[in-house]
Amino acid sequence: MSSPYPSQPFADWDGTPAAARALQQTLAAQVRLVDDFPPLRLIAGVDVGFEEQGQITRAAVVLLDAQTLEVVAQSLTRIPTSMPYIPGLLSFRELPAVLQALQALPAVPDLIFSDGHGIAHPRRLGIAAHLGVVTGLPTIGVAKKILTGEHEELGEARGAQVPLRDRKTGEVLGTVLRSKERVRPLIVSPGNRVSLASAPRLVMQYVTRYRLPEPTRLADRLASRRDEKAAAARLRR
DNA sequence: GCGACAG
DNA sequence: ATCTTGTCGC
Repeated sequence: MSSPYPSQPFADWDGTPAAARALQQTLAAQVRLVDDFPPLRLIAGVDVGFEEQGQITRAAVVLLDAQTLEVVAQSLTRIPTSMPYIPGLLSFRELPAVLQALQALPAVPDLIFSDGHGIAHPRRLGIAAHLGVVTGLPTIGVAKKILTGEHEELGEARGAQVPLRDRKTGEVLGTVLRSKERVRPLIVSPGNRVSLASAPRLVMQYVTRYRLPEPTRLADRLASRRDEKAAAARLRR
């Protein structure tokens, strides 16, 4: 199969926030909330970090065996940051680097877990949904905080979940999921080609002993240089 | 107008 | 996101 990755994630974008929001509405209409992925063989986790006071965007992708969770490959990309962080426009800041990192992988994943939201977004196009639409691949958003939406109290048990809904319409945007006991819940929402019901189930399928599912947890470590920083701090002491 | 606001 | 040590609790 040919590469599903476009060279750049925003066709005809003039760079303005207003145009970005308009483009999001167009792309959001292309999101498909139905389970449409093959038996999972390879899954990927993507996340982005920054260096040099934010001037360098660093994207990390980890490819895992869906059965053993063994790391099959990793990819890291560093490019100049092109835009500031604006709530609601995260994908425009981070996707360029993410796409480059994905292209560098030796194989195309069957499902991608992305840090950030899928459709649980003001215009239903969080970074996971945006990534899913431009690549055509199945994606799920795994965020640590709510961007939009509200929910009822959540149970304390591992696996407890409650729907995240639009405050005005009641539309279900995702799931507030307690991936582990005594931890703040994760906000899980479909990106593309995954149903609202399956998203949290798939996340729990890859949660081991940490709050975050393995794909996202490992990508997060790479993107934020967890190991390097820990080593540096240790040496200084 | 005011408050909220993924990473 | 990032800047940063130790510390309380499972």
